[in-house]
Amino acid sequence: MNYLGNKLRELRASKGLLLRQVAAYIEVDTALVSKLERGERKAKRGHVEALAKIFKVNEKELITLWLADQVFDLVKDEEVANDVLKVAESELKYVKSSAKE
Amino acid sequence: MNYLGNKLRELRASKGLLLRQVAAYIEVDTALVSKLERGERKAKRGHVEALAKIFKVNEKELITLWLADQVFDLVKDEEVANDVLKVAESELKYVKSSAKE
DNA sequence: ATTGACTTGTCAAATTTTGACTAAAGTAGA
DNA sequence: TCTACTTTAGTCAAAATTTGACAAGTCAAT
Repeated sequence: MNYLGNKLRELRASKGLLLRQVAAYIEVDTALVSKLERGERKAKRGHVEALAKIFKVNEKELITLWLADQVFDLVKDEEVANDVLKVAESELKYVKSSAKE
Repeated sequence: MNYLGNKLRELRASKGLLLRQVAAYIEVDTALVSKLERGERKAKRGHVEALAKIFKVNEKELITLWLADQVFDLVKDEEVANDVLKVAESELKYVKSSAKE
């Protein structure tokens, strides 16, 4: 339920960096980075992008996790959660079949 | 991209109701109902519930569309949109396999 | 006890959402 | 056309949510 945060913490560990170093790099408070990693706060897109840079990973990969966590939050307590994803998928297919708009 | 709104308009038409009548029932301004139907404003859960009642349809059905539209909005402009849904699905599976939390 | 890494709590500021209100635009009948 | 009525568009203040710094706290190692 916090795929992005887990990933960020993994990455940071693998580089042997401290919260404070990551925080300095993305120009936020150390406490905020801690919260992002633990999913207590939602990152902004800009944060995710900066983090992808510092960790030298594909930005899309992190953005995907970032969005997935948000989608998850939206439906996690719903019994219709799976149906929701199905319908959303069909909406996506619909627009991508380039029915304009 | 506005499955709920379209559905609401269909339902209203099928019952031969005016915006003003629906609005009175759910106790909001007529203009708001118009906007909900056209997806210009996001309904609140309570609105969706009330609308399910007035139209005598399964509440879950409308809630599903309501949530799906929100998920769609979140990912519609993302190239990773489909991946996002996949990951979200896996997050869902993970929690439902009752790994606690 | 001190130091350093991380976490937690708080809060004001900033941003976003909300929905009524008003006015405009569209529609149909006389 | 005139008129009555439905629907849509624009505006805006109030309400709700988000944001992130700051300060204080915990914890581990020394």
